[in-house]
Amino acid sequence: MQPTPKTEQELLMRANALAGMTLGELAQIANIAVPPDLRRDKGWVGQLLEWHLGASAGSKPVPDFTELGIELKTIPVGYHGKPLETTFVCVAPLIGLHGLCWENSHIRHKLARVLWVPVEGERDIPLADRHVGSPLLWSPSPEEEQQLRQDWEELMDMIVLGQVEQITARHGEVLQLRPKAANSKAQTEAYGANGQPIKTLPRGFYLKTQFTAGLLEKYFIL
DNA sequence: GAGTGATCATAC
DNA sequence: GTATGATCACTC
Repeated sequence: MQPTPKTEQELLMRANALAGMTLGELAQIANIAVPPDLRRDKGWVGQLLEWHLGASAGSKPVPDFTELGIELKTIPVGYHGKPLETTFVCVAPLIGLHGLCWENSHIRHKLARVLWVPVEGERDIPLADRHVGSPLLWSPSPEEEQQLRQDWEELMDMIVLGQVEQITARHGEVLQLRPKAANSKAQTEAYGANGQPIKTLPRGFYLKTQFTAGLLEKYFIL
């Protein structure tokens, strides 16, 4: 593991130095084996970048760069720089929502400051040959935060009203709610239609590709 | 082909 | 089960 960057500038310089390199090169430096594909190693790319940038949090529920309050997210992009996948942000709280508002929600804090690192994700590029792109240190603009907040409030309203199971990934313009579990048999507690507790699949918030594509386009001066 | 719902690994 | 890291893969 590389030393933890002490300033935002140091982190950014470190991330910039990785741009243009391949995952194979980075894995060799870190002395990590490159898996044949990501089918059984979905978090591999993210963890490789965490190693190189000196992320300190490990598996703890705090930002990757705790001291800087910055979250690291890798994002798979295609040949045109467009995101190939939605981006998982955090699990959605399904109970104990009394008094919860956007300002003190987990997701807002997660997205307050994010270092996005695009990585080639086309499946026909061998993992070791995929290139890392230029990093983007981002905070939501007032417009972006408003979009996120609006979707969040709609989804949370449904959860409070016991309509979790009626929510699909089609709800929300930029933020969606989808299963986040080991498999479809996982259970967690939530509110039922009459306020009684029910068991349901754990859900997570995901940023839609349209939204992340907008970020990369808007803030990336290529 | 895109998008939604399902899934994988690992630590605690 | 929950937290971390996400992509897979089936259906439309």
